Amino acid sequence: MEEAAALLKQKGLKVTPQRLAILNLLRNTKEHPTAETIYKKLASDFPTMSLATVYKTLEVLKNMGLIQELNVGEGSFRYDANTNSHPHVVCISCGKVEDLDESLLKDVLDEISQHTDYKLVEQKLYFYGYCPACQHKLNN
Amino acid sequence: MEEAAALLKQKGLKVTPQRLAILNLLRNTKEHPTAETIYKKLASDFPTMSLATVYKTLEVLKNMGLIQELNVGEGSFRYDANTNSHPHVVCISCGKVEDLDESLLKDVLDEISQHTDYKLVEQKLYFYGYCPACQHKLNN
DNA sequence: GTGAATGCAAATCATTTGCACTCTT
DNA sequence: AAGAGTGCAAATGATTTGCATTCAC
Repeated sequence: MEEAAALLKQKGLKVTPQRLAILNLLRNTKEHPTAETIYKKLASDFPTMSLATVYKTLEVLKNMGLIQELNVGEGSFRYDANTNSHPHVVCISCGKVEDLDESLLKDVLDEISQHTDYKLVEQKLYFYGYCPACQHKLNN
Repeated sequence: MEEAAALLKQKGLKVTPQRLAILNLLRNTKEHPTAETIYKKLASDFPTMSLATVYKTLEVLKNMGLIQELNVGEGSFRYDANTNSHPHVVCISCGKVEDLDESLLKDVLDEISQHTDYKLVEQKLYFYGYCPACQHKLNN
């Protein structure tokens, strides 16, 4: 696991405390937070940081390939420091978003490629259902 | 192909000219238009119709299961009168969005189900690449 | 006639932008 | 010192909401 600071430098980006905080937060969570969520989580450590900075930073990190943007069908984007193309599962009861293993993609992609005349370069796969915890709740 | 009017009635909805126009437009296109696009296309026939009505109507039709909402990762939603869960391909050059065959889903779903403890009920699969026309353009 | 649907304008929400100021390099 | 990055406030764009009017039933 490389240092966030090193990653920023490699990309020729200035290493600011805000960027470090945002990148590290994303690298240490599995929650796929939105810009708003990131902003709130960092508010205590960076009381002067503005939401605009969060958005600008996310934009930069995305363009540099350090994070990816998800759109699960809500009104807003979520962010993921795992930049491998991997499927996601969304719990339609509690809203949680989890990763699925990247390896599941290979076969899918092969099959789709054979059935379209598009030259595919990327994909976003979202599955919706009930997470184990919510399945329990609903059965009571 | 059932009549749009009949579909609305079946769902207990009042049959208004605006609803008919919107539903028919969606049922007769493969373009996956946004609310804005729908509004513009109908502007000549319904000069007094407001964008708010388009949004309200889309909301109702979606809730009744007569159309589905797509989110290809743009800033806005697109709508599709094909309510079967089917994958979509997006051309990253011209922005076109096309349907893929529903049958491609079965295997995908089976495989994913085996690898997650979520109880899946739905999915949204978006593939991104270059459509045949754009492949040509780019090769010149 | 009655309640649901429409149309307008105002409101909201996520995201973006402009610009002066402040840091990293 | 120079330019990139930040923070604020204002702008934008998509979508939603409130409410009076109109229309489908």
